[in-house]
Amino acid sequence: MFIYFWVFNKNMGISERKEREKEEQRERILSAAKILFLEKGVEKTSIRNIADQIEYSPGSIYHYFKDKNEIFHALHQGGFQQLMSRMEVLTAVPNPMERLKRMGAIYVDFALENPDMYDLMFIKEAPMDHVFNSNDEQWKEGFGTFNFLRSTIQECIQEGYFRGHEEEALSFLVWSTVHGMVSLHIRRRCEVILAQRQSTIVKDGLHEFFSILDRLSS
Amino acid sequence: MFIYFWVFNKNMGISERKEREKEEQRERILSAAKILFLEKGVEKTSIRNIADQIEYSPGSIYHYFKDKNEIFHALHQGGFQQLMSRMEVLTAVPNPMERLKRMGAIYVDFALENPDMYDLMFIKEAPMDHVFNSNDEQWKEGFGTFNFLRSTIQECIQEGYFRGHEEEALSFLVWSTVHGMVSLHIRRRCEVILAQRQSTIVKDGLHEFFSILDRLSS
DNA sequence: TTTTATTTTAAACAGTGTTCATTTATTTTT
DNA sequence: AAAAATAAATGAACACTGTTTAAAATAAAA
Repeated sequence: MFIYFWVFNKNMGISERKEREKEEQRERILSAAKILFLEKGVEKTSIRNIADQIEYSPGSIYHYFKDKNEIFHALHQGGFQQLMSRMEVLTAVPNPMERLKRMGAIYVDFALENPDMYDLMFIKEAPMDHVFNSNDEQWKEGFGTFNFLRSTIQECIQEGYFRGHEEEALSFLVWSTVHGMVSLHIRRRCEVILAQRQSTIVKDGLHEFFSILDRLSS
Repeated sequence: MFIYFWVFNKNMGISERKEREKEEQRERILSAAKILFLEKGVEKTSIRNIADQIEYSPGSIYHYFKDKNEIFHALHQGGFQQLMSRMEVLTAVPNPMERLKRMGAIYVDFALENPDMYDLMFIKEAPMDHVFNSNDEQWKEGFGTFNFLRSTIQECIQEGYFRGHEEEALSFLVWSTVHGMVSLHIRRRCEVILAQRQSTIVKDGLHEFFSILDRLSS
């Protein structure tokens, strides 16, 4: 009886360590992939590149991830956690219209500070196939940040703003507006057209948006 | 003297035919590439795929185009001509605010009817490298459609709309709004979030946008 | 007809994602 | 401690990619 218990303990200790080591290796692959993905882009980063970076064999990576897309996807999820945590400060802003504006600013800041991660999350086409085939809670729960936007706009409507507007479509419009600005910037569609002010155009556009919101309030 | 003239004529006739045939072959490559690019995407279409489609050798394509990017770019330019020609009807709309709204509708329609071409023009990252290195008049002239938007908004301001707004940043904001909606749709970021109305959400969003414009007018 | 120029081709190069039999290392059982 | 079982890591192989290039085929000119 005593011996069985000891064996049981021993097994558990080892399997726990094993699992920990496996998790560490997974993390090592992920952080190498992140560096390379954000540096050279997803398409131009090969499994061999990632393997080289951590002095590993290409084949071994397939022990930790089903395919290249799964690596992409893991990073994708991390990005949403980052963005969500930035939004947390907004719970302290009681006025919904003020909250809406600050939300836009946080969103734009996140995109401008992490353009490659934003690209990964909202522009690239690769991840979405995976999202549909997997049980990605981040999306299945409905992209928490978007729901937060919706509830904020709902509150705005309740307080008398946006009279006559439909909440869902308006939320989509607001999301589209900020997404449009940052994605045109990230995918370099402003550089030729607005060359002389490409560094400020997104923030300037955002302020035009804010002043439109102010106008709608009064 | 007569002979020289005949020889001259003969040469010209042949070189003209040659040039015509070369142009035809170029066009054949281009239309095969267009079908495949829009069907499977640029990245997943190989030079060999294009060559197979027109019963040609992969290497020969490099006699007509420097590289894969140049094929992409040729199609890219064609897309702008399409969009611009759609915009021509707007010259018959005298009221600038009405023109602005119709412009948005044409832009969105074009994007929804030609999602892959739109993707090529405004979302994909591949072409921009080429735009900077080449003398792409389409962009060097400043993307005619955007200038048309700017002048329309300028007229709106002159007629008293958008008081207190800055023309350039506002134009960027308006462009971003329509681009944001169609690009979120094309890159399938609405499907999970707004599953039950994904077929109408872009048009609904556009109407919300119109009603905001109406509100700003009064 | 011979020379010259052009077009086309297939093979080759260095790279890709992914699979898999084999080797290596570790853990468990005897 | 030795043997068996399990797990992890590997490198070669497969079928693909974009691109280059020497050779072959074709057409034009002399």
